Amino acid sequence: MKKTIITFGLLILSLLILFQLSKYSFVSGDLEVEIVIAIVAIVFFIIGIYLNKRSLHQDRLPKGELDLNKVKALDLSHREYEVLKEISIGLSNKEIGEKLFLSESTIKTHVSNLLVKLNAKRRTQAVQIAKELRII
Amino acid sequence: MKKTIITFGLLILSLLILFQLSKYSFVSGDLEVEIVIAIVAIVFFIIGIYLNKRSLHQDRLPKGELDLNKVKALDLSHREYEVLKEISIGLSNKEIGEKLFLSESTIKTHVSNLLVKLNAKRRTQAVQIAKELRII
DNA sequence: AGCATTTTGGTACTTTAGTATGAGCTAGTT
DNA sequence: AACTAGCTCATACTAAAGTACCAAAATGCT
Repeated sequence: MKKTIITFGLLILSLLILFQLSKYSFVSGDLEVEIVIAIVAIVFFIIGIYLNKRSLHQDRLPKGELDLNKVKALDLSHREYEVLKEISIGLSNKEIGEKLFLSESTIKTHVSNLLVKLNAKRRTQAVQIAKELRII
Repeated sequence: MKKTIITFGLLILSLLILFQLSKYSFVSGDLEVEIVIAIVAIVFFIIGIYLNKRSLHQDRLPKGELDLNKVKALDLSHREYEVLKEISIGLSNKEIGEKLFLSESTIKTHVSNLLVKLNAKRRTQAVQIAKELRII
């Protein structure tokens, strides 16, 4: 939001300066100069779009990316993390067991350890916390 | 995107008219053509960046928006929707009851109805479905 | 006012979730 | 080889979650 405002402010300021300075070409009436300016404008416009698309693309990646370093930081084991992801899609312990070819007991063990490590009381809370941490 | 362009076009047009009208009130100086070109380049560069940021931003917006019309479509009552939101932050029925000054029984009733309407078997699944529907 | 819906809450019950504890197995580390 | 950590599974238990059914207020609408 602040960035948008700043960008907008700078844009208006630039336009102010532009029109202030562009009187030169208006007054001179030099067609060739104006054509050159137009071409430069178009070229840099395209460059602006291109560069911005690249930089924004890089900015956006971390948003969708999972912060797997935090998984390690939380000391979550591979299986625990796996179970966590299944919980987040709404499966029961039994269903998770069937999906991962494990007994329900095993899942319960993983879930229990999971909750401690994530400092959650319930699986629903674990999902919430995990999403805040960008783990899932 | 189209709105942005139109808005922007109008803004530039306004500024054009403004500066055309106030042309004579400005001090005239003789500047090098190169400087004018450079400024034009910078300005359009910024315009390019700004427009592109805007269009990319709009692609991302629907991500955060809640589709409250779907709440009605699902026939979720106000209380049920409220309870759903509390579930999504990981609260137990008891905690939700305390938060909303209701008995646990009432919460259970709401949850039960909720699950039917969302076609979910568990509260975790309800959260998942609700998020897919952009309800919460 | 009358009707439908929502909200609230209860009882009784079944199912799922979660805890505690122990124990065997495997793979990597020292 | 001994050690550590992770994975697996079981039993026994407690705690939540969820279902079914019922019913009295409160609310909203015509």
